[in-house]
Amino acid sequence: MPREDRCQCRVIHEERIAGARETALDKRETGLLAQLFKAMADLTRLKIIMALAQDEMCVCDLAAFLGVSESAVSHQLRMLRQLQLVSNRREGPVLYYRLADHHVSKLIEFALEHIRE
Amino acid sequence: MPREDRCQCRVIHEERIAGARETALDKRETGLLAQLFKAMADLTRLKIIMALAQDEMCVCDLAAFLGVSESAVSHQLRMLRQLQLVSNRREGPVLYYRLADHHVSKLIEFALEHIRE
DNA sequence: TGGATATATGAGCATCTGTTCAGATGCTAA
DNA sequence: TTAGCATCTGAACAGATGCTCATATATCCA
Repeated sequence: MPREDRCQCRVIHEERIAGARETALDKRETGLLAQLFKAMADLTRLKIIMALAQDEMCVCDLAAFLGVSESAVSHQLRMLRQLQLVSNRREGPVLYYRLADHHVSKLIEFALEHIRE
Repeated sequence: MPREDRCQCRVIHEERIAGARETALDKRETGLLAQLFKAMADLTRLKIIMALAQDEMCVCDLAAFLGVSESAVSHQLRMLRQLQLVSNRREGPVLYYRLADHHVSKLIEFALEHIRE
């Protein structure tokens, strides 16, 4: 990539840019990271995850707890399912959702410590 | 909140909803959490944070490293500054940005472990 | 099988978000 | 003070996102 494609400024610290490039994660992992954070960046999804960290819940329970429509919950659960953050178990017509992995709730706890400083 | 305002379904586990309500964080903390995750949910910002975790960098360096305009970088840095995730130091006309707190990069490392499983 | 319940899904829509562009600000040196 | 560079900022626009509504699917039971 020729210099003029990158930046017109005079003050560039080439070595820092090179350093950043070296330590940077590959595109795939960076994308996955962003996806994971995006999953928790929405209030509805964040609350779903935190609720499921306590106990499994059905769509209806979650909708009641969050005060949103079941359709909205279902749409968000779909995204969380696709990211394999939650899984479900069927009992008759009812689907019970739970966290697929408690790594995520640890991540939230960790972030919470940052907020509380 | 009367029952009919919440959910029309017959199958509700009142005690789970109550349990979720009890353990739920207050509105302010939940909002801050979502904001923090949102800050890391965008590829540009995530890369900025990861780059600054290595070394401080000026806007120009970051723009060159990321391959985006300086204006775009500046806008994103503004958001990260408002969330107090980054701070800067002036040296003449150049502003050097760095992480305000390495908690954030630890958070990324932690999330990375989840991704690598 | 038919009807009721729980959930899923797709389309449509309003809002949010990230970028670009133009212009403003701040610092330095001549 | 003026010119030049680095950065910031606001407006505008395109694309992403989350919700709603209508409909589809799945399970159970009469």
